[in-house]
Amino acid sequence: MNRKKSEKYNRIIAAATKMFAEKGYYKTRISEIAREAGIADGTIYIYFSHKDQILIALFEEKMQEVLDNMKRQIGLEDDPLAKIERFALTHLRLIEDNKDMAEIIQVELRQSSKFMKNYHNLKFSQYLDLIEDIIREGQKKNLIKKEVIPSIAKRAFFGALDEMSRYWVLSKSHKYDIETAAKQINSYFIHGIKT
Amino acid sequence: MNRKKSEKYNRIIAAATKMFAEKGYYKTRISEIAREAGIADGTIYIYFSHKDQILIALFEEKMQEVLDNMKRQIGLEDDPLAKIERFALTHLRLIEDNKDMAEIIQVELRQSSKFMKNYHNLKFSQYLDLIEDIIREGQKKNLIKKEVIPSIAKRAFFGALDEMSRYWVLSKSHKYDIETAAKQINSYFIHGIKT
Amino acid sequence: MNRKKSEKYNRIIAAATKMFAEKGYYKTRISEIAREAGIADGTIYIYFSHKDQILIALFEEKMQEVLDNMKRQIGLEDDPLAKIERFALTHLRLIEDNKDMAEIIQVELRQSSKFMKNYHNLKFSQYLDLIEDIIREGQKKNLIKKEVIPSIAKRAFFGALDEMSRYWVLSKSHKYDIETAAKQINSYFIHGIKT
Amino acid sequence: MNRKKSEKYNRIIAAATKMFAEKGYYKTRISEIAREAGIADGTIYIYFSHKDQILIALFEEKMQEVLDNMKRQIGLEDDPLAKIERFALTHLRLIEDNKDMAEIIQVELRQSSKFMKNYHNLKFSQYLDLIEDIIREGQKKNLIKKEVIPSIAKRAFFGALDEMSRYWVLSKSHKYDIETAAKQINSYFIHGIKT
DNA sequence: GATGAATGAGTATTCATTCAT
DNA sequence: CATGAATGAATACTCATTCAT
Repeated sequence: MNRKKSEKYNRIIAAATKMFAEKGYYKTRISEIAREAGIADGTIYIYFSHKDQILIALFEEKMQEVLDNMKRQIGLEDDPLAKIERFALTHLRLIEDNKDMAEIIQVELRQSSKFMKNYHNLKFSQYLDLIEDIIREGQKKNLIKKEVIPSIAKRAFFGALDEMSRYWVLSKSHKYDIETAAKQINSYFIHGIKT
Repeated sequence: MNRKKSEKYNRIIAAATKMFAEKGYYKTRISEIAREAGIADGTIYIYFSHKDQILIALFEEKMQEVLDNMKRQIGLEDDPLAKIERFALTHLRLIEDNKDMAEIIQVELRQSSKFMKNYHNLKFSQYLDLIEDIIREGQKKNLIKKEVIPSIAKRAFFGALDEMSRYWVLSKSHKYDIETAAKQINSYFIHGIKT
Repeated sequence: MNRKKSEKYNRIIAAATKMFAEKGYYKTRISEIAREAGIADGTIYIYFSHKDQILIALFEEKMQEVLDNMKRQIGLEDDPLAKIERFALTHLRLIEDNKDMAEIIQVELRQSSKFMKNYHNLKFSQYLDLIEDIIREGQKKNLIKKEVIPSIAKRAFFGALDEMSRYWVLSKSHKYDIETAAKQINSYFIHGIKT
Repeated sequence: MNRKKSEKYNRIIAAATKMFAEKGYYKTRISEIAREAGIADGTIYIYFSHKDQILIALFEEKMQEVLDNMKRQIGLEDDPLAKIERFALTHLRLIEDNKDMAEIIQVELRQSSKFMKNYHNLKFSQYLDLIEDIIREGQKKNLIKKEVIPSIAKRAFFGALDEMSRYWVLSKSHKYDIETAAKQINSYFIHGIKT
């Protein structure tokens, strides 16, 4: 549907992902992204008007991928509780497979509101809303307690996964694997909300 | 209990807390902190060798308070499950009462590792470990399932609260109050882990 | 013989020579050098990593010229005593023709060791050694007394010329000309050391 | 004749002599001089209005001593040529005994004109003039050639000694001693100018 | 489109000097 | 007299952005 983005554009996004993850947005120099992408500094400004536009584009691109992937995965299940389980596993696997991106979302997304006035992260909201929708569906089917407030539950569940991700991204070695972590979190949460 | 830090030192920390929360660490100018504290730029350097030392001191000071307060609150309960409930409520109330500090912890703490080499946030680990200890205690008393892995559970629980906090800090209006949020999260989590 | 340095590089060296001579290294601002060179402040940092690198480059460039020129001049004479005479005249003429450079060498070279750790002025040593070599040659040919210690004589002779130069550089008007001064110094020194 | 300077004043001069010799005027901090003198920063401003006044006072004090000492030494001889010999030996011995002061005179005196507008170093001129006077006296007594121009000769002779001093101050080890150096320089110069 | 040299606004930090105690 | 905490002007250096080639 989107026409294919130019190759240089993608090279810049890839280089920025690597550098931002490594050094953070502020400590990364435009010239470092250019070097990493194998192009001249000035070339970046043909594709992006300002440094912060690279970060925004990067968010949008990655989040779209993540969102599409998650929708596909959830679509494979019928049972809302199974969907929730799959959400957790898919999310954590994604983190494991995309550490750079995960680190940027963990770190830079959180401060982005400080320097990017009026940037609202729509994609991220949509991602969270996938959980909310599943919970509502579960409540309709009487699989999830009526007392559960979906907008709170989505944040609680996502927060649990997200904190787990932070640990994954920041620590070098881990005592347990992704599957175990996903299973544990699912177990707490599903027992906690199901009827 | 702590010997009183110099009045200027405290004024700088207070001014930095306000400014960092408002504009973020990088966007905040030393001169803005000085103006907010009602002192000259140079005076800051009598108390802090570098800009980043203000942020570090701020973390340490605030986390110590938070940690002390939480220990006091938990100490009021005997039952591990009641301790967990109190943890959640205390944490969220703290966030509500200290939005500036909460925002800094949410935002700046996460990126701090990027620009502060070898700064390890010991206090934060200790805070998380309070949860782990409660869970182990609960398991000993047969109140919490043996299958629960404490180091995963602490992150899941804290993550849930933390994501809730983020929402609290960033949004202007909320559909429900802190007590409701705390009750919901406790309900999910405690049902999820208790025997 | 040297490949041509970039034009901007040369403009910076020329501007720095003028400014350092006029105000001294410490009192000269980077922005003044830039203005004098007709470029932006930042441009200087494309060519030099630090302010002191300009001074070092300036020394090296000038001393190389001076050294090459002196070797050429000395080469024109066969007799060691004639070489010494030509050294004096060439040195003083050089000072007269390059007051700015002379002033920098007089003033800044002397303090350079204070702020430029491990900068050793090799070219300057080589320049002094030209005198030492001539004296040794003169001793071999029995034109100069064996008792003369070349390493002392070179300093005595150079020092005499150098003090003369200082007077030339610092005073506005002079009672006698360069040729007279050179002749006088040669006369004292050559009578003093010849057999 | 001078009323005795206050003890603190002398302590400051002594501390400044040490620090300026070690690090140079510009690199020396007022606070370093104060620490070295064992007093508070502010106290320096009771005795000196500005940093550069310390350097000027230091010059004046030291040069007065040097001048008085040299006059006394020269007064011990009757023969102009013997006076010259004694000048050289006295000067070099002084350097050897007062390395800090020697270094300051070598280095800082030379750049002082850059930052001290209208500071004219009268004492230094008087010191040089001692040589000129001896030469004139020698010419009157027919001991020194009439062709010798005293104002050139004084600079040549002083320059030779001064360059020797620089070597003494800057080098750690020396191949020959002060007496040898003085004897050599005297030998060149006296043979060079005597009738 | 692509380049990379040049720009110059922007800022953390220093340190001589002051002055209330 | 002596202090030393406070001041704030001053400046080297950085780096996002531009634009002539």
